[in-house]
Amino acid sequence: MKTGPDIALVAALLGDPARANMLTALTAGQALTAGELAAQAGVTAQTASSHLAKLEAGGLITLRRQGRHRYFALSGPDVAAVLEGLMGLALRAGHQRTRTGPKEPALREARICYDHLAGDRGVELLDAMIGRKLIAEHGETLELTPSGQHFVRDFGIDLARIDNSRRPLCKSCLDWSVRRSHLAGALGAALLTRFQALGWARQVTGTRIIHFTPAGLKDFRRVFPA
Amino acid sequence: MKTGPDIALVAALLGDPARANMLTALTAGQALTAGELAAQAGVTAQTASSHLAKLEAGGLITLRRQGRHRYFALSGPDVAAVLEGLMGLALRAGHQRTRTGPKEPALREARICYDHLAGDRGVELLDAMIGRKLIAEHGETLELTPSGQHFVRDFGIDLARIDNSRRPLCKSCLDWSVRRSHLAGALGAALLTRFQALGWARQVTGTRIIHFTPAGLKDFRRVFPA
DNA sequence: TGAATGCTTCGGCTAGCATCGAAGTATGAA
DNA sequence: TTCATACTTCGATGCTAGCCGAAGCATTCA
Repeated sequence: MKTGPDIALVAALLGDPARANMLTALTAGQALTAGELAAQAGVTAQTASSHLAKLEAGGLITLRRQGRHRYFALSGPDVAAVLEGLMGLALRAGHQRTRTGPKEPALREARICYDHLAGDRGVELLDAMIGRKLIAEHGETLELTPSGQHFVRDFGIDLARIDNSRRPLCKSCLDWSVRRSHLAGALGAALLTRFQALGWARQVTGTRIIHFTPAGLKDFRRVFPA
Repeated sequence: MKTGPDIALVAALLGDPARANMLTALTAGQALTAGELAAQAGVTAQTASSHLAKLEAGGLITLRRQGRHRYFALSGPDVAAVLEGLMGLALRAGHQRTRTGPKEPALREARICYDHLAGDRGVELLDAMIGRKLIAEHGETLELTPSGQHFVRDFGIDLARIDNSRRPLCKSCLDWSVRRSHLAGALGAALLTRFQALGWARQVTGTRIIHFTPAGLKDFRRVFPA
């Protein structure tokens, strides 16, 4: 009768709380073991195993065996994009997982979104780059200006290496906590990596939180003023 | 424990086949009655009513009463975007609703995607506009060039009216049937409207199919050559 | 070789939910 | 008023899927 991809099959995979928790945990970008994911989802190992098998069969995650561990990761940025989109819809409808209290303000301040910076810091970053005319904004589309290209290179990023990939260089991504755009794409990922290499920030292990050191935050605000 | 929007709640709404069919039908952009949606989903009126109440409570659709009819529509472009994203994931994983046979080639040729043109014609449209340098492509971001602005105005579109809206003018949207980008955003919507006003194409009632008349297709290819 | 760890498979239980028949409400037409 | 249409609510049913205990592989370490 109908043709086209079967949405319901995929959406049903995302529709179970345990699986949604696992996928959300994987949104942090790094691969996690089956045991870690079971803990994140709050279920036993057996249950988690069943869920992970379904997610893999559904093509949403990939498996890499390493010794007696099994590491799982999202199968691509498109999966993360759909997850973020769903967060936006859920937020708009007012579905919070817990009372909206400031339970985890650190997450709202700065977090990793698959592989780039999100939260207050992520929005500030994009705002500052637009303010310094390093990035030009046309509606929702973003473009690295010539002076932006100079800046990125001076900042220690090998622009040629990340630009020739198939991935778009600049992409705007709606931030569900701030409800404004932050910088995604290859450049967004490269910048976050660079921040970590410079010692400005590090990911709090086991969470999506990006913690800026006081000195690092000072440098960040110097380079990317509000 | 966890914070953030509750993905699972929303995803579960999309995870039921009947509801997914309804939402897919609404992706055509126009509001449909409860009865029409029940037929689309292949369930009885009672069942459909229950589903529609859940979708409305979940904030995915909106209701407008008109006489003894109840018209439902997607609550926004963001819902359509998530649906298209899910189609991409489903397609990548190889989940087809039916055997991938050429059951509905018309849908692959040209269909409406919320409010803009998708399918073969949609991809050709964007390719031609890039080829004629009416639109500049920077990675995944799109920009209307100065000559593109002239063209659009000459084509009979009030650019000022659609550009000052909050909606991005040009946006690329991954086409699930062709696996290439087509033109979305305010301009994409305006172009499709114009095609219909010119009599080049019309939407087959009750479907997402956009049917081009022979003469209309000829004009289309003249203005937007491959 | 034996023990411990990490994960999967199997079986049975249970809860939730989609589904439909039947009855009820609201709007419009005769 | 009466009938028809469009839709909702109620109640009952049946199926699916998540869940965990127990047991079974596989890998690593002693």
